[in-house]
Amino acid sequence: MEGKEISRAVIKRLPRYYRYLGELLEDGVERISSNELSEKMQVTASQIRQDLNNFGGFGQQGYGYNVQFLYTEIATILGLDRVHNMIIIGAGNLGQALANYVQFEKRGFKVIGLFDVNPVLQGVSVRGISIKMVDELPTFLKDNEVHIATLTLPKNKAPEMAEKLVQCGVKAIWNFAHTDLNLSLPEDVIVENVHLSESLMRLSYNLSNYEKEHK
Amino acid sequence: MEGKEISRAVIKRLPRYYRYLGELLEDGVERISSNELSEKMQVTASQIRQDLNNFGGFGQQGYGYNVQFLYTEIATILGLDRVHNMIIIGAGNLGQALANYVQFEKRGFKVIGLFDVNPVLQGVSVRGISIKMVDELPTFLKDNEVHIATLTLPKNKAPEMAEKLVQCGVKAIWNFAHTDLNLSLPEDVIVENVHLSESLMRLSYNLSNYEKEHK
DNA sequence: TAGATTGTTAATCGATTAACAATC
DNA sequence: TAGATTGTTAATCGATTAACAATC
Repeated sequence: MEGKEISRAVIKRLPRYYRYLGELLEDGVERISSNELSEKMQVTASQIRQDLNNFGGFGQQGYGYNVQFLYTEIATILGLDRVHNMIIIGAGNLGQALANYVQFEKRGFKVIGLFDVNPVLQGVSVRGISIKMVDELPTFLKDNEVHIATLTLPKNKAPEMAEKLVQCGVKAIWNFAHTDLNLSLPEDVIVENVHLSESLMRLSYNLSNYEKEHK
Repeated sequence: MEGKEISRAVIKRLPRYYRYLGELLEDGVERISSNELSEKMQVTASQIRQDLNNFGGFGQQGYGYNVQFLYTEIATILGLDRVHNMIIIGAGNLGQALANYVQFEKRGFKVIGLFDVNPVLQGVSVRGISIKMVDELPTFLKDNEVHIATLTLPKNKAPEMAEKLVQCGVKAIWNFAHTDLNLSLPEDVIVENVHLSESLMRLSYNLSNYEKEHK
């Protein structure tokens, strides 16, 4: 049941297309050519056409792309056409920040649970969800359909927690801990690692490099 | 004063090497071959050697790499051998989460200011730093050397703020707003965009795709 | 010295860009 | 129909991997 296997580079760009199309939609733009879009996004028109054609012929010769149509199509490709139930494990600053982020819910990512080990946090409510203790997790996972587990906990606790979650049937993990969970979990578990400190180090590299090059 | 221009792909991998070397160091490992490291990190040994050789010959034939030495060298390359003064603009959940993140300070990223427009937050203290109002920014930037400005504010306010910061001499921006600031700013301003929602969408894509392939 | 492993060159692979025929 | 712009094939470019001589 395999498709042609879309390259990672293409998938990485998809959400960006989606964002720009959303903005165009807000601005009431009805259609756009790969050329116009390429100027806005600072990528080549060729790349846009190639990327989109991995998924189908969404455009029309002599016309371009219908913004609304393309927007909806990409949403479907990205799986944004349905609700993803999400839990967050680690209700510290970052966990709460993510739980509070309204925009996610607009895209179909619905936070249905918040967990921590710190008893002080027990029962504390964030956006109407009261923080539960981690030992309630197995029961919770049995009673609720959870599509995505977000890990915002210390690096040393993340691998063990991830394993536990996978044992309870969780199939996708959004990982903010500074460790590569994908290497320790079964291959069929989807892991998206967000390593903020690595992002900051890249910034630091570019900054140092810039300064070096300018005496 | 240009070097050979290191490719973006290499720079992207550098912080990950750094992280693994740090772990090896903690485990008391003294030396490692590209082959051993490649197994740990799940990349090819060839790539490791190629990557490192962009910056110099850090290894020794017949021996491998000295972990401590390589760790320190990469730190220098990444610019982690000095202190970066950082301010955070937008003291909401995410801004506070970043301000509270101790690990950053260990790597030399020192939060020296926290700003917001919301008067309710004025004077509230986060890790010993009291939140200031955004209109105090110009003065603050005159009185303090700020290397990095972190933007954790709504997308619609980010471009204007970024421009203002650049006018006040800020050279590097760590941007969490859902917009590509690099496209609207002078080329020599360093921008590192962190688009969390795009990361989540990639996860969603992989999840949907996985489910599709398994009937 | 023999063995191990790097640094580096050459070969391969994949991704991006260019070009253009197809077609709205 | 003529003009515009896609979809797609072919050419180019860059990044990854393989191979091996240099050397510790």
